[in-house]
Amino acid sequence: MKTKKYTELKLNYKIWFTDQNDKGILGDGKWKILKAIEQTGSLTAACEKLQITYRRTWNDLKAIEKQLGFALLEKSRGGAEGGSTTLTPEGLKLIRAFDDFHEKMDVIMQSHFAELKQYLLSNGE
Amino acid sequence: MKTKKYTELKLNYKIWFTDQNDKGILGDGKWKILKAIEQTGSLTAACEKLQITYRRTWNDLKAIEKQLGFALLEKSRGGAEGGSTTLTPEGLKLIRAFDDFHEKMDVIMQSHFAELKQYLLSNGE
DNA sequence: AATCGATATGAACAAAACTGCATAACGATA
DNA sequence: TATCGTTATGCAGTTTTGTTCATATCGATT
Repeated sequence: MKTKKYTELKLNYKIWFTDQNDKGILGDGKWKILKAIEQTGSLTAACEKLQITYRRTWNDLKAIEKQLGFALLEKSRGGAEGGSTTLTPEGLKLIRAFDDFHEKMDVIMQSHFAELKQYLLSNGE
Repeated sequence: MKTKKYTELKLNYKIWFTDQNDKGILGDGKWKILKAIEQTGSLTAACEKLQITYRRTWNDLKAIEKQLGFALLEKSRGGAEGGSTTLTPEGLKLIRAFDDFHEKMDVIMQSHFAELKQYLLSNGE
């Protein structure tokens, strides 16, 4: 019956920044991309790592910087390596902030979720 | 410059339940629909209130109950009023739980967000 | 049994999101 | 200056998501 179903429930959450008009600026998806770029030093490599298309990623990144109004990425083309993409100090700072936020949220979310589950599984009001 | 942009940032978040395979069950959108149904006592009225199509809403609701395996809604057809939709006790309980969760999250989120903004606006590491 | 307004459902259509592919541009290095 | 792998970008096609509309079904009330 129902109690069985509730025990199988998983909680998910997503956070993102918008401007005052609710236009999306930076969210979990782009955050992951930025992290992958930091780790790999390359847009192409980051896409492979995340299993998403280069095309989409490129569009997303272009959108972020347009919204924010300043660069998060330092791109270079040419050379034996073909080119590279790295984070600017601002970009680094931003993903650090997101990292911290997520860490805190993960803990809090899960503890509250445990409470919520208890409540749902209980019989009383 | 950048600091200006950051001060305009708004934090948004969304929570939702999935099964163990990450298949969506209930999220903010459906939660809002359920609340509107509770308030209006009618699916049609709830859709008008939320400015969403009846068709879509109907599909969404069908999906929830299929996933959960038990009814959240008590529907009736016919009569002078044409029919009505109300929440079952389980449905009521579920949206109460969501309400509580959101209330707690709102507070916590915003306070952490204030910290994050401070950090982003600061000059140091 | 005739009426009425809401639920129920299919199907065609439209819009948005995403993918896949082709191809250009770049420039450090050999 | 020829090469190489990466960034950059357009475009056609597909998939997903949501809308619109038509139409059936229901049944308490009159």
